[in-house]
Amino acid sequence: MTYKQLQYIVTVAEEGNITNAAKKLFIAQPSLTSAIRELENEYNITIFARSNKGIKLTPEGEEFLGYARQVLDQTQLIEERYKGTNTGKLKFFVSAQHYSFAVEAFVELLKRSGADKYEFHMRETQTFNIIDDVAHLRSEIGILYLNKFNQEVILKTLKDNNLSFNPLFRAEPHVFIGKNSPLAKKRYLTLEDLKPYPRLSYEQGSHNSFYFSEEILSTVDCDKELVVLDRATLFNMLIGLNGYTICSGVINEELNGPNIIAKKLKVDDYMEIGYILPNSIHPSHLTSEYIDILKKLTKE
Amino acid sequence: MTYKQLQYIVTVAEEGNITNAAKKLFIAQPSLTSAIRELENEYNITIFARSNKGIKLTPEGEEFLGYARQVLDQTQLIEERYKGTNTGKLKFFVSAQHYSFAVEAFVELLKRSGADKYEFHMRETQTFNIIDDVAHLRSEIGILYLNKFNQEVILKTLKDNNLSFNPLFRAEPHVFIGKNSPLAKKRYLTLEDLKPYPRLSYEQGSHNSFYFSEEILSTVDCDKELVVLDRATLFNMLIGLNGYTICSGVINEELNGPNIIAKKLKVDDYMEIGYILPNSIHPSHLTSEYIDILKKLTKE
DNA sequence: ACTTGCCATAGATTTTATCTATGGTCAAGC
DNA sequence: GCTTGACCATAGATAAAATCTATGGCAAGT
Repeated sequence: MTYKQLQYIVTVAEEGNITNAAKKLFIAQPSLTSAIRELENEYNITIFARSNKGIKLTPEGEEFLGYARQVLDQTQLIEERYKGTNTGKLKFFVSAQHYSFAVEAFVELLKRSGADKYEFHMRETQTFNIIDDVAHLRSEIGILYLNKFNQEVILKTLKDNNLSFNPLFRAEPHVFIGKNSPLAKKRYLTLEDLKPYPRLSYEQGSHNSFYFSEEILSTVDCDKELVVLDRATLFNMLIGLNGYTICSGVINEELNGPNIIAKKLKVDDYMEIGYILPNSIHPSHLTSEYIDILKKLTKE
Repeated sequence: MTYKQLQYIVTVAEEGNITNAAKKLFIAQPSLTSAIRELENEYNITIFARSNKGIKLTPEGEEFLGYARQVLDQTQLIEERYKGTNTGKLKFFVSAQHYSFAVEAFVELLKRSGADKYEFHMRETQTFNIIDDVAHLRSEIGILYLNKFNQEVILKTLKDNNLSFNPLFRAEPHVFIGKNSPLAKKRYLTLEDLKPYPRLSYEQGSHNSFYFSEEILSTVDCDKELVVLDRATLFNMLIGLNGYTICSGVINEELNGPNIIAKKLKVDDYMEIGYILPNSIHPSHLTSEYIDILKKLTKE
């Protein structure tokens, strides 16, 4: 079995026709025929039922194709990861919850790299996708938090996916509010204080378990709920609607603007923010440097 | 990039030496040298640092090897799954919780297949491993239950792993007890009845979240707890120690023996027992037949 | 200095992949 | 019922690759 053979059968299955698939693959039709035949002989299976009207997947072939696609997905990751270096293009991918320090570190990494050709992705996304991205090597590192409520579920999910959690820092729960909010005068806030105001939180897609919420205390009842996907939108609503959001309180004025302020929240909980890595893969140079920057930024 | 190249570098990394690796791979040393060189050139990376004392993985190489191992794991699955059919060996793998009906169906499948060369695996294992086995295609099907307590977590885990849950039947919670147990006289049992007796449950390995427990109500307090891995051991203890275990009540006298009886448990809960399959793969003929047998057996 | 254990290079050789040309089959259209 | 067109299969030639043998160079140990 070769990588090429797998690509070939996937293409043929898509086209439903060897002749066209051969054109698409820029090879001659007999080459494709024999490549498929060889694979079928190797495993003694019939992937395609041939007729003069084209080909059709056999049930056996359908099953085989499932395996083939899995292998190709993995293989394509290598191609994507390393083809770039051919052209000198530097690549780096992070998936993170919406933390300004993660963005800040990302920007500094990019500056430090000094590369003139690069492809960097900052994926501020839903908690589950972070785990999934890192597990499937679409991102080399992920950033998320644990607390006593979600810890068990998240750690289990990480373990299932052969990922490790490495703590960066422990944050006291804070509340982000607009600087003109009536709450802005208080030194600290309680859940009681927040009750009359709209609560903002990040949408978690179809993985809507509250274990995967980006905010702690998401199970506490609340009358006014606003759910968004975008950090800027969230900040707009904080200001415009006197809303609030519960978070780690790691705030950077340059990034968040002067209109957002953080207040301590009096509550018996914590957020353990850290990064996740795949156990199976030695972190790349860029990843290590990103971790260093994260540590530097979060020490402050 | 070819799979051969990946195998080569993994072997070389293991041996730490091109000459020996070449022997192990039954190729000449220069062939191996050039295969590695070619891979390195393709992606413009240096996987091994050469010296006259042998080779050493570079950090870059360590990272690459992580990707390579992931791909090879996947390809080996194909080899394992299909090499067998070459020799006419029939293969089938199930992972399941400890249900006698799953074993019964397995035995019937084997009989029906009529194969004289086969390799069948019945993996009665921990809940997490079932999910993991099916997700990584080590088993083609898994069997487990949902209830209102674990449902959210299990379904999420399944979704994360691109698996589907297909219900077989809904079981009333039952209690398995020895036929000589003092509880055997009652028509049905309550949690109160069970209190004085030892509760038996299956060990769930390091994934000790109670969401993954094989028994419902595992969070209910209990003074006497016995944890085992083996079904026969569990049954021995039911009889010898007047213990009990909460389960689906699907009992087969032939398999469990005449010394174990099931009693209805009065409690507001249910067990939805079903099978899980990978979404990406069309079930094999044997898998479909196994599902048919499961359905037949559980209809009764 | 000589041997030993490595890896690298060169050129020959075998194996594999792919090509062109052609044949066979079925069904639609005249 | 013959022709045509859209397929896939086969054969033999050719180009590309993988692998081989033989040999060279380099550093460490004796």
